[in-house]
Amino acid sequence: MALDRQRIVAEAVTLLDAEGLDGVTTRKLAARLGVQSPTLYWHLPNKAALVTAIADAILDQQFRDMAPPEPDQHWQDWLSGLAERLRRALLAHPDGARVISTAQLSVTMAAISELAMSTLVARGIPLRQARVIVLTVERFTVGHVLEEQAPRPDADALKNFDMAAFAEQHPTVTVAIAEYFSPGRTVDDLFRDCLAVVIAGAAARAGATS
Amino acid sequence: MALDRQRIVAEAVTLLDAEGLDGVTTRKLAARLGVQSPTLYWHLPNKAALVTAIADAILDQQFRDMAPPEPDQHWQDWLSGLAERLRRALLAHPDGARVISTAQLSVTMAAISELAMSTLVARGIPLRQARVIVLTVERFTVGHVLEEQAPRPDADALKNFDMAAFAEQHPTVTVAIAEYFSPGRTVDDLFRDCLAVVIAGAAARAGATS
DNA sequence: CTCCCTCTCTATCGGTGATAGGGAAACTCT
DNA sequence: AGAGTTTCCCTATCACCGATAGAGAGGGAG
Repeated sequence: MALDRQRIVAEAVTLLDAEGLDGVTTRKLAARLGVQSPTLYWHLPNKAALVTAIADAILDQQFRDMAPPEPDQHWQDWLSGLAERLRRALLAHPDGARVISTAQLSVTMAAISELAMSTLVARGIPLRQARVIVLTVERFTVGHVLEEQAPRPDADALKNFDMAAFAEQHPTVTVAIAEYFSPGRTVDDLFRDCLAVVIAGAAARAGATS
Repeated sequence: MALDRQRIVAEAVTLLDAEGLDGVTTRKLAARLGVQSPTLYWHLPNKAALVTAIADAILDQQFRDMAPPEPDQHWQDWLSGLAERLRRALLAHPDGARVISTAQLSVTMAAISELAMSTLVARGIPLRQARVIVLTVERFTVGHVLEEQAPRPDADALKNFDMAAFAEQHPTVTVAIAEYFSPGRTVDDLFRDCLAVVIAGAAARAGATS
């Protein structure tokens, strides 16, 4: 089986799923492909390009069937769905958000922005504001998932962490976190609530020209 | 001059300013401190702890004089100011956003959240919603600055990049980016506009209990 | 005086991204 | 068909990274 860029990237995603972004090294990837690591540099200029390609693959996987909204669908709902889909794309792989935020110039991300912005413009929103809204939604979503995927602090770090003192000094945060674990609530709900804030702001300022 | 944690972190920030996050290695840092690199491991458990300490130092620098709003100040304006300050803190150092998003359990970040959430609660916003709003603002801001600080694609990558085809396939994005460079507009304006969306949403949903 | 604790050292490990340059196979052109 | 060229993978190696083991200097406490 010939080694080409596509096969490299596909295997890199598998490796990402197995070991996380830090586990994606040129040697491990080459070994999985039955090849020596310098070979990869004939197909890719450097590792950054590999990460960008992984980012594109991850996004493409989830946005292959991306479509504009139905005529009777509110753009707010459609945009919410887009953000949820973006989040799912990032959550579908370990360190997915880190991968996307490390990537430079992802063409798939550009395609998503293009569709979202042109959709909003088609609904009568001024271009400048459409850009602001789309950027806000995208960056919030990446920022949010980045935190969702942040590694849980290891037991060693928690050992010398004074939980009582923290609760004392951060009562509101503590209560808020406790509420987070209340029955029936999930991390999806938290994202949904936060996204609702952003979308509500988008709707409120959809016509703004400043 | 004795070597202690505080001096290590201070020098690490200086090194960060000089060479970026990738330049912050235990060897370079030790050299600046006139010491051999393994010595650092007596003061810090590992590099992740160093990065977290740097994050705290960066935030502390900008939030030392953090205060609740004046009684006659709208919480929206105060929260906007907080976000702008957070952004300035991140922009004040190379890779500042990457540092914060890499850090685990920054106590300074927790203090910021505590102040913001308790302030909103004091203004009559339900705790759950205060949490949602603060998280949204924080994560959006980090996500935004992360992108602001993303390395400009190098000339080599641009060489084999078909700009015309990109413009063809992403007309709206292209126009939006062009508008970005219109005279008198700065990256600060873009952030302000995006933040206005988030804050407007926060105001719109301040009373929501769902 | 001796023991112990604090702190820094040397030496070394396994791993990383990346480059130089050799060589086999395949493809192209005459 | 033969020669030349391009494609693709190899070995060998570089400089550098985070981290650990273990020796030893120095000072304070008993």
